[in-house]
Amino acid sequence: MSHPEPDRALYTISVAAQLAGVSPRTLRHYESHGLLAPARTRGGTRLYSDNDIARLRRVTELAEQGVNLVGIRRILDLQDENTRLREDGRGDRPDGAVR
DNA sequence: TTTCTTACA
DNA sequence: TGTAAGTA
Repeated sequence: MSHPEPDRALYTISVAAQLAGVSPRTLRHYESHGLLAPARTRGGTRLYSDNDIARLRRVTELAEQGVNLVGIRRILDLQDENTRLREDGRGDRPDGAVR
């Protein structure tokens, strides 16, 4: 009962592109630079999850702010690592100590 | 028709 | 980033 969530929606590249306001070409470009890693069908078609869409939104937002792809990748990796650490369950450090 | 990769401008 | 070729 950890997650009552129904099936997570998946989108094709054209739908994901519309949701993010960019072209499929741009999505493939982002992926080639390690900014995105959508799942694939057996035939190779990309399947974007809600998480991918959320990540994609962070990408477009940073891009609008003038951050280049290398910078965006680093920021996203750091954000995700930070989120991962928080969700690690050991986030209760009484005195705020780290490690 | 859509998507995929590769590639050119 | 847009477009094209040749596939699947």
